[in-house]
Amino acid sequence: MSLACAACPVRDSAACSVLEEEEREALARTGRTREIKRGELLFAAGDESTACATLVSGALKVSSVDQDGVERILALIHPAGFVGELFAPFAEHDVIALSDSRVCLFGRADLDRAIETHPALGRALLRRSQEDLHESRRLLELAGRKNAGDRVGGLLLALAHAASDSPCHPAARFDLPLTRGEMASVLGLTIETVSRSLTALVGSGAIRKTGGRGIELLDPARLEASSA
Amino acid sequence: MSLACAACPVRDSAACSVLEEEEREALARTGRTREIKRGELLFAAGDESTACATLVSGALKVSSVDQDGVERILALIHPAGFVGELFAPFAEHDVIALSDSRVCLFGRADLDRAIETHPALGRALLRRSQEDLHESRRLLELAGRKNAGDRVGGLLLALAHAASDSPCHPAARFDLPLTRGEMASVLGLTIETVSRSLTALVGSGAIRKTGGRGIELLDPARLEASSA
DNA sequence: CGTTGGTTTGACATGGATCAATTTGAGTGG
DNA sequence: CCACTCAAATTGATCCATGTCAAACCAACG
Repeated sequence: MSLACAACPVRDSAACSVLEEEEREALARTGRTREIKRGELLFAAGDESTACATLVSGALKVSSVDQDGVERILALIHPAGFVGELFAPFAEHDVIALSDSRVCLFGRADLDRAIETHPALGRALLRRSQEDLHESRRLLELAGRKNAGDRVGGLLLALAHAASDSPCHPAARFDLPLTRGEMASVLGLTIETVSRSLTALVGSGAIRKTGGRGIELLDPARLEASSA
Repeated sequence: MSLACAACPVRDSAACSVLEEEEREALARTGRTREIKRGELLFAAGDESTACATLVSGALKVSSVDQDGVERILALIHPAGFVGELFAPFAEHDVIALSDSRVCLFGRADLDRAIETHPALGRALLRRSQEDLHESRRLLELAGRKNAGDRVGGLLLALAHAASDSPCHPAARFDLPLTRGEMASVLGLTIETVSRSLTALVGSGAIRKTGGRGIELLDPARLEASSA
């Protein structure tokens, strides 16, 4: 399927938004969209890196599997996010869909050419890369907290921010995009500990569970630095 | 002090190495070098971000202090590395010298202008930013390992790689650039646990301590995935 | 020497991992 | 609409690795 930028939900926030209309059209002709089902692999660690992608809708995870077969989630990708190796010859990590997703795929060569001819695109990708770096460091802080409860609280807050339309306020109510196992894998905990921490947070009145995946933040301040 | 690129030890590896001679001279005129003593602060979290820096010699850490006053090291910067916010208005984290260091400082405005006029510089910074991102994710994997011994082993290996001139082989013998406390802060452990893990690694014959800061890798393979 | 900062070692307590069993919820087919 | 199935989530009981507290050690340096 070829690209339909006009109707793209991230046309104003993805890296390609810095391009002029005709430049975008040119790039669009070289790319294509792809649907990915939950759990499906977009890129595999070690694969030759021949393509990059912008996430249009859904959510992705960047993960690796450590020596004893336990998955470790290294990054969460939200719509308008960019994944893929721009320089390294091989993919470093797996990229997998957390939920049914849609991406825009670009060949490395085409993308290189586009960056070459449109410096603004390069700058946009640089900006995004720096944001990814900050995000990664935030995750490092999060996963390094001492109490399991603090980690889970921090993750909830981060997910609430990601789910919010407003960039600076967390959503008061949102659906968890992650299973307990995935939350555990992000935080370096076990499923059981995540579950227990959540029930503790409910018990302390900081959050409430609404329906299956729903979470309501009752006391966001408490989550910031809770010894709950 | 103004810049003396001709004698710069990282003139072929830092981001500015992609510039032509005269372009580099122009950028150099806007920048200046600065000496930083061990423990000194280069940038402080929350400061208005008015400058960026390339590390010429020494080593830096990017760190933050969590709610209970414990420092968390989020990244290690080696010579030719780049630090500073290119886009965010405020610095996110502290940047501190791990050892006596020398940096090249560039004003944000000057750097923006240089990127604007020399797209190759933007691409070089993009490449570096992606490498930093990989580095950060590697750290995330490292700090997420389950056994303290594995984490310490992995860190030793990473430091050995950084200390090596060859890009793909770890140095067989090198000096630790970090105190026990700093290693603990990178790995999310305590000083005592790091110390105990090291003596365990010595006991198992994987490494040897030579002199004060010296480490000799006897069995690098063991460090990769050691249950030591 | 004595002081100081970093390191090592020991004893003990505890938070989270592990193992195991039960409950919940979302399909799926009758 | 109900019964069945399967994956995910919760809860409980136990154990161990690492945190915590405390003391001794060591090398550098005045």
